[in-house]
Order: sequence, then structure tokens, then C-alpha cells
Amino acid sequence: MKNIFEITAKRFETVRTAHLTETTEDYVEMIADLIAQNGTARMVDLSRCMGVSQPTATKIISRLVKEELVTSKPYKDITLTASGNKLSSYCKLRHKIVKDFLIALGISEQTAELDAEGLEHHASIETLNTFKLYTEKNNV
Amino acid sequence: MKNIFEITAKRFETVRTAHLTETTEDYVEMIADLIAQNGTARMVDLSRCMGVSQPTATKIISRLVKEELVTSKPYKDITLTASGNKLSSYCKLRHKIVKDFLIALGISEQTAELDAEGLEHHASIETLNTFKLYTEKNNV
DNA sequence: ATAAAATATTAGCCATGGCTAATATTGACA
DNA sequence: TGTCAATATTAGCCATGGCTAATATTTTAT
Repeated sequence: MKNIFEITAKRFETVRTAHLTETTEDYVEMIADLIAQNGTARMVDLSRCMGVSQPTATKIISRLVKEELVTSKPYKDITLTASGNKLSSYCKLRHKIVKDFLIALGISEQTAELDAEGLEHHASIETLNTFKLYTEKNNV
Repeated sequence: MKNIFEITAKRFETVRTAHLTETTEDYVEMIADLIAQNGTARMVDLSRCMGVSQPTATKIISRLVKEELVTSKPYKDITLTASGNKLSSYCKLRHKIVKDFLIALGISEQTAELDAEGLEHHASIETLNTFKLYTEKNNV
């Protein structure tokens, strides 16, 4: 009846923290994808890709500007700062590790893509490393 | 430039939907645990286990009452309805599948517990089945 | 039995991230 | 070039889930 509380509480706090960074990571990653594919990232494409309205995308981008991950001037294309680029590279790598692992396990590519989107934000370094090793061993 | 949007949008919508049900599931599961361990689920224990303030727990419980997963009368212990119990059983099973899988993969129990808490809400049926089969094959 | 401690609720604040409607700006093309 | 369509922003709403401070109730203990 004492530190049982602290142990479970810490788990849930970790998950809540992950949620706070999820939106940030997903948007930064999508901006990088759009730039790679189209040369530029426009608000309208970003909002369509994320499945939200344009005002929602605008609001989130303004937060990312404050966090210095993104640069955005009114009516201009969105770009990533150095730290935004760094974060997007990390997220892309992590996404690939999770997706490839699921595929190596025998899961269909479609499900792997869908599940990776949700799972990637909640895998610790230890788990990511284990996933990576498994894929390397079972995918040659 | 057309249904690329729809595909990625659907992925993110799935994740957002999962988030909406996460709190519900975590609280229902914790209430079941507290009842199993202590005989009753009190607000103060629930809030400590979830790592939130008591008013936050109270607010969430009032939502769960509306959703008919929980019964709660002021200053009385919290109990689960039939559907609350059903949901908690499902969540508990799913949590075990994910945690056991991570352990079977070679991940430490501590990390497995921590990561399972975040991962369990984002694994599809296909992925859960694959996890379960893997554990069964590699854990005998 | 009553005072103090523990527990629970209410009120009221905040940030995030959804939305629609209205407005502003840009870009395209006739 | 001027108009219209496309894009972007702003304003203002909502729900969720955090919090603290204040209040209410219950439990404990003297």
C-alpha cells in the first residue's frame, strides 16, 4: 500500500509524456515527407495528410514554430529548422525499425504500416534495439 | 496528389481514436486491479496509481459513469458495470499478450511492463495474434 | 462524542487539439 | 489586368484531461 502507487503512476506518466510529443513528431515527420515528395510543404497538403482541418494544422504549426522545430511565415511554405530536421530523421528511422520488425514477424505490410504509426511513439530504446536485432537476424 | 492524403489521414485518425479510448481503458483496468487487490476501489488509490490528482480522477470517473462502464455515488467506492468488467478483462488479456511477447523477445521485465502500457493500445488484432503465436512458440 | 485527519467533490483555471464560419491573401487564367 | 478559385489565417466554439484551492463528507482516534 505504499510504493505500488509510485510504480504504476510512473508508467502512466511516461505514456502521457509520449502523447505530448506524438503530435510534434508526426507533424515534423510529415513536413519532411512533403518536402521530399513535392519540394515544399503547404498547409493544405499537411492538413489533408494528417486528416485534420486547415485551421487545426495552422494551430499546431504555430506551436511547432514556438518550439523552434519549424519555420513558417504567413501564406508561405513551411520548412524545418535544424532541430526539426534532426527530429524528423530520428522519427523516420524509428518508424522504419518498428515497421520492418512487424513485417519480419509476418504481419502484412498494410497492418505493419498502420500499427507502426501508433506503436513507434511508445517503444523504448531497449525495445527498439531488440526489434532491430530481430529484423536483422530474420530478414536476410 | 489525390488519395495519398486519404491513406495517411486514415492512419492518423486511427491513432487519434485509440487515444480517446486509452484513458477509459487504463482507468477501467486499474479499477479492476484495485478491487482484486484491496476489495474496493477508492478515488484516492486510483488517483495515486494513475499518477494524477484526485480531482482529475474524479472528473474522469464521472465520464466513465456517463459511458456506463463504472458506477460511482458520491463518497462511495467505485465499481465496474458489466460492460466495464468485460472491457477490463479484454484490456488485461491484451496487456498480458504484449508484455509476454516483449519478454519472449528478450526484453527485461521492467521495460516490458513500461512499454506494454503504451504499446497495448495501438496493436491491431492481427498484430496481437502474431505476438501471441510468437510467445507460444518461443516460450515453452 | 467530538476533534482531527483522511478522503471526496466542486469551482475555476490552463493547454492541447478538434471543429466551423468568416476573412484575408495568393495564384491562375480568360 | 481583373476576377475567381484556391489557400491560409483568425475568431470563436467544444471536449479532454491536467492542476490548485476551497469546501464537504467520512473515518479515525482520543
